[in-house]
This record gives sequence, structure tokens and C-alpha cells, in this order.
Amino acid sequence: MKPDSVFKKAFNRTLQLVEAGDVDIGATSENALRARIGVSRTTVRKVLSELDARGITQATGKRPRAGKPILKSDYFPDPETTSKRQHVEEQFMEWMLRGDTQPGTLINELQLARQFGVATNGIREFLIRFSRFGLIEKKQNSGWLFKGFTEEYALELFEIRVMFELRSAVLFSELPDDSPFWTELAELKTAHQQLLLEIGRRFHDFSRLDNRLHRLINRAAPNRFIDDFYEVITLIFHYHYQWNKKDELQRNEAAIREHLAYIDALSSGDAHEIERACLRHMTSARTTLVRSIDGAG
Amino acid sequence: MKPDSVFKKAFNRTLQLVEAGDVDIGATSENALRARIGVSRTTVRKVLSELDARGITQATGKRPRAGKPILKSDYFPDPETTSKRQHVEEQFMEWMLRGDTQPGTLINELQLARQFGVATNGIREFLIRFSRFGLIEKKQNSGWLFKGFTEEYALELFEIRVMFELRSAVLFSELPDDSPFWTELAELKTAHQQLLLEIGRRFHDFSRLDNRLHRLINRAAPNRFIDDFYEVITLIFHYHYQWNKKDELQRNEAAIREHLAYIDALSSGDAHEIERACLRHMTSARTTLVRSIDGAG
DNA sequence: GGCTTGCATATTACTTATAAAAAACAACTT
DNA sequence: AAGTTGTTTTTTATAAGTAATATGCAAGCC
Repeated sequence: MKPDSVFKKAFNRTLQLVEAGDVDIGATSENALRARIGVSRTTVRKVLSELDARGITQATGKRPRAGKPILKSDYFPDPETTSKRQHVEEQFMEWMLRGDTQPGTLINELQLARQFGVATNGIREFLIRFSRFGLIEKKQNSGWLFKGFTEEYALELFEIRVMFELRSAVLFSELPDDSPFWTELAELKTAHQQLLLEIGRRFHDFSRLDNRLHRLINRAAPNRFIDDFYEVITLIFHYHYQWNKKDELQRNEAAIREHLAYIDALSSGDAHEIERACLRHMTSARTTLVRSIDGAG
Repeated sequence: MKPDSVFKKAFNRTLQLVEAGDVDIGATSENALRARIGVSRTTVRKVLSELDARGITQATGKRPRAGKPILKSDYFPDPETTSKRQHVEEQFMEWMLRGDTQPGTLINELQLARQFGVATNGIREFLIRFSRFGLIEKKQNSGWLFKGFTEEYALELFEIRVMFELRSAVLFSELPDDSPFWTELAELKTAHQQLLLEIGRRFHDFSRLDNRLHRLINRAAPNRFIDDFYEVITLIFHYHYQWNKKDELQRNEAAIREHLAYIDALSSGDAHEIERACLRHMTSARTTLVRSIDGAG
């Protein structure tokens, strides 16, 4: 049976939009709402009829009208709004990164399936998807081998990352002066400066800026393989840093300064300067990752 | 139900070994045979009892002894010895590359499953595995989009390939003089020269040499992400060239000469020369691929 | 004619089931 | 004691089945 997490998420999202006054149910067509939420009309209709069933709207005659106010308890709990796939990812990452899973461990589909409460198929699909992260390896007609989230892994990851980043940075700096990317870069610079001022309170926001900057640079001359690789980096960082909070403020503050230097170098168009600034940032990011791996293991 | 293709392949392999006089069933332990064929002992025992059941061996008392001679008809037909997974790959590649499938086509799991005669699960697993080749893309809660085996694809592929190859070539050339890799390189050079002499008859053998050379170069300083990427290249070339035979002899002859120049450059240790030879080979390989895409589409 | 909703159909995201194959265990043989 | 075979248990590779979701088509409305 397929879970109804799509519906539940859509329902929650609709409640949000209504509460925020962003959407007037009575005046919005099914199709407009569909586009807004990003699901099919079938799901939107299910949401509308649920709203009705709960008395949050009243479908007297044609158009629904506001009924009962929306309560916190009307929202579906978060875990019910995410797909099994998402659950598996989260639980696997936790098992791997936090569970002190040793390099060389054999991964057992059946056991993970029981442990995570899903069918083996879901585990297998996840593992296939995950295998491109270079951390696991399939053994023919047998299980999977966990190769370990090791220093070696981090170094290999960064070797590629540096190559890609340097390539993209140079291409970015060669964009014509009237390219809209320069405007975006300027905006990002401001956002960095702003964050630096409020670093004490908002240091968590750095990872979003980090992502935006690197994605922007890669967008100047897109290459699907580089994009894919960047997804690897994003996921690794997402989970790894989520559980390694040590010195986060200082690390992020330093990284912001590196970003600012990098942004200035890009604007300058001086290839040598770009390489220097880029490498400095990459090196410190690598050091941070390697250090946190050592610390964790 | 799980197919018994592993057993059938193991059975055929055993017949081969016995026919070649490589293995004496009577004198070989189950475990030794297992190691030789690369399957579990369970499967080996199944093979042995099938041999017995057919009278190819006679298990009078303890050790089996030779019985009837082995006939061609004793072998299982090839298609029964490959896994469903392999079938799906082959059929999908054919559908995609030869079926004139247009960029933008939506891939329907159910339809492919029916077309290929497998369960949807198998299709889905294949597509997930295949998605890292950058040719298809998942649409959330919906099907997959075929992005097209286009010139743009080939160019993006080669942009990365050139970066990786240059990196590995330089690292290779810096190996110490007594590294065993130099011996391997020398052997490969001889093999190339040999093939050049017999190019008229054996030009198909080039792709194997091509693979060996590039893998050797990458092995000097391994990086799992580069290895993975090379698998993408290998698969693309494997299928694409399988169906594009135009000018194959001339293309391969030219490529062999490029390889020889590349090998010499590597041995010389002259970074500039290496870059030149490497780029020349990469450029001509790219041209070949792009041309055959245009020709096919 | 374009936009709406109602309805029917197709496809996906799962779960459960099963034979094949691998792995683990035990008993036996040199 | 190490290697062999017999037996049992576990795990994988696949198929079949099902509710949720997406998609397509038709009819109605401004």
C-alpha cells in the first residue's frame, strides 16, 4: 500500500497558506492551488474535501467558505508527511554516521529493513541510489560493503571538488560584464556581510549561503556531472555537520570571510587571485571535514 | 521467484572447465570448484548433482567419475544464464540508443516493465542505477525524463573526462622509476604495436586495449569518484560503438597511434608533451562520439 | 475559447510472498 | 587440526498485489 504522505504534506501546506492569508480557498481554483503546492489535482481535491469534512471550510452551494478556525492540532504530525524514502535516508545516515559503524561492515538489506520498518525493496532502492556517494559497494549476489566515512574518503571527495570548483570559478569570472550572474553575486556578497554582523545569533544560516554561492558559481557554465557531484557534497555536509556542532560559530565565521575574499577575487577577474582565494577556502573546508571525521571516529 | 541464472551460468562454466581439461571433477573438492567459479557452495552442489543426474558424471560410491561425454546441447542457452538485471540493461540501452528515442520522452516504468517482460521493481532499480549516467532524471511522484543522448551530453561528458585524464596522466608520469606500473605500460605499448600490425583482422580488439590503458593510468593515483565516472564512459562507449560500426577500422587505427604517442609522452615525463598527447587523443575521441551521435539522430 | 470541475484510467510508491543462492553450522574424514 | 561434505538458516533477486497519486478526457460555465 502506498502511504498518503503526499496528501498529508499538501494538507499541512494548505493550512499554512490559509493561515498566512496567502490563499483564499473560496477564490482559488483547484488548478491554481495545485500549481501552488506542487501536487496533482487529485491530491488537491482530497485536501479540499478533508478541509470540508473537518468543518474548516463549508461547501454550501458552490464555493467553499471559511468555517472553524484552524488549530495547531489540525496539522498532521511531521513524520507522517515524509515519504518512506526520506525516512530510510535519514535513518541510514544516522546508522552510518552516528552509530559508529565501522569500515568493512557488511550491510544486510533484510536487517536494515526490519530495523527501519520498511520493505527490503525500499532499502535496496535507497542503497542503489546511495552507492554513487562512494561510501558503499555492492558485492555480487550478496550484500553491500560499507567502505567507511574515513579521512581517505574526505580527501578523495575534495580532490574532485577542488578541480570542479577551480574550473567553474575561472569560467564564472570570464562572464560578460552585463551577465545577471554578477548581480546575483553582489546580492550574495551583501548577504554574507549581513550575516557576519549578526553571526552570534544566526551562524546556522551559513550553510544555506554556502550552498547558494557554490551553486551560483557552477551555474555559470553548467555541467550535469558537476551538478551531480555537488549533490554528493551537499548531502555529506548536511548530515555530517548536523551532528558535529563543535566550534560551529568560529568555523562559520572564518568561512564567511573566505567567501568574501573569494567573491572579491571573482569580481576582480584576476585568474591568479581567484585560484588563491578558491584554494584557501577549499583547503580550510577540507581541514574542517577531516578534523570532524577524526573526532567522531 | 528468483531465476536460476547463477546456477545455469555456473553449470556452463563447469562444463567448459571439464572439457578444457582444466578441472577433474573426481579430484576437485566442492570448495575448490566454488572458488574457481565464484559462486557459493550451494550452487556448486547443485551443479554437481545436475551433472550426475544427466550422467555426465557417475557418483558410484564416494567420488564422481566421468560418464557420458559432454555435448553442445548440454550447455544452457546463453539468455538463461544472465540475470534479469542484465537483460533490462541491454533492452533499455537498445530502446534508448537504437529505438530513436527522442530527448524529452517520458519514461513509463509500467510500460517498460511490460515491454521487457519484468516486474516494475526491476525497471525502477535499473533506472535508479542508470540515473547517474546523466541521461535521465526523476520527476517527483511521477516518471522519468529522458534528456537525450545528445551532442551536449557528449560535450559535458568529455569536459569531465579531459579533466580527470589530464590529472591522472600527470600523476602517472610522476611515479618513481621502479614502479611496476611502468612495466605494465611497456606491455601495453607492445600490445598496441602488435595490434597495429594485425589491424585489418583484429580492429575490434581495440576497445579492450583502450580500457586497459585508461584504467592503468587511473590506477596510479586512485580516486573512487574518477573510477565511478570511468564506468559511465565505459558503458556509454560499449553500447554506442556496438551499434555504430562506420569507419571502425580507420577510427581504431588512428586511436592506436594516438595511444602510442600518449604512452611515449607519459614515459618521457615531459608535462607539456603529456598534455599535448592526452588532449589530442581526447579531442579525437570526442569528435568521433559527437559525429556518431549526429549520424544516428 | 479558455478555464473550471467531475469522472475514469494509468502510474507510482509501496508491501508481501517465494524460490534461488549464500552463509553458517555441524558432523565426518582423513 | 584442517579440509571435506551434509544440513539448516539467512539473505537476495525477483514477481505479484494494492492504495495513493497523477494524468487524461469529457462536460459545463463564463
